[in-house]
Amino acid sequence: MPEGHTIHRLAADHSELFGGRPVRAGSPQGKFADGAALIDGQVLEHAEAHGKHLFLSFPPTGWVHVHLGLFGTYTLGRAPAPPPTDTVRLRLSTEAAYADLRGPTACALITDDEKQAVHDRLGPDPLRPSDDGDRAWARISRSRTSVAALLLDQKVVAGVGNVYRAEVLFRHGIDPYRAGRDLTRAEWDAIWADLVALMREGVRNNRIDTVRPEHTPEAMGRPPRVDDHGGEVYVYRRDRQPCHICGGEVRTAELAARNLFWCPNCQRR
DNA sequence: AGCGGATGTACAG
DNA sequence: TGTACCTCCGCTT
Repeated sequence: MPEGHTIHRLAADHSELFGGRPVRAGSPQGKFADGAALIDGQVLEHAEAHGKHLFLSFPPTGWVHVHLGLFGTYTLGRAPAPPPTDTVRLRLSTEAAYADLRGPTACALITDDEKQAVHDRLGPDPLRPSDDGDRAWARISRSRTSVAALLLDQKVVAGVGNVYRAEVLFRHGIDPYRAGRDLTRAEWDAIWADLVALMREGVRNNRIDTVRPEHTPEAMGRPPRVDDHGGEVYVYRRDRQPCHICGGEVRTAELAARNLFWCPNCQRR
């Protein structure tokens, strides 16, 4: 389940496994049968990500646009591919590799113009090398909305999800309910730079790790942590557990229908 | 077997 | 603000 780092990793993996090669395409589940038939046998020229959106180019047909949403998953692997199950929306395969897409919010063939329209409604992405945080700051610095809500707004920053939001605010000691316009420029610049570093590491490791070396269980003399989403984090889904730094209780609350996690003692207004 | 959630978004009103 | 949608997994019975 995906934040932006997952999608950038998928783009890189698609390039490696399928780039420049003709691929077979099919939709066992059926909802993308027409699109799959159109790209079947064509060469995947290029794969790229912007925020949580994945784009696969099959010129001259167009782009396959994928958004995993909350439940979507990809399974990529080397041949032999397992028998496709009836929930696979799209399988791409070659003699050597396969990619199965299940449960996406979006999987559609789109034109160049439609792709551009997606880019146009997304904010800067910490994982796109030419993007920077200035456009985001222009909105944040004028907004009465909480910084927690702004970080999840893909028009403000593209690719941040519920885990990176909680963790980056913790790492910078910022109360999630603070208004965007009450952040300082220096605070935002530090947050942006941290997102770039954390999310690049997320692409590399294909998981989210945010705990600094000096706060790991070993360094703090705590028992090793068992973590059900695969990474080391400070506050995400750790409600009612002790904060790794101050020992106070991590809190949770609902904000815009998403669960927010923070340490009221370490994160200040 | 059946439920409630989950790293997300879009649309209705 | 609420609801619908897509799938899987872990918990409860």
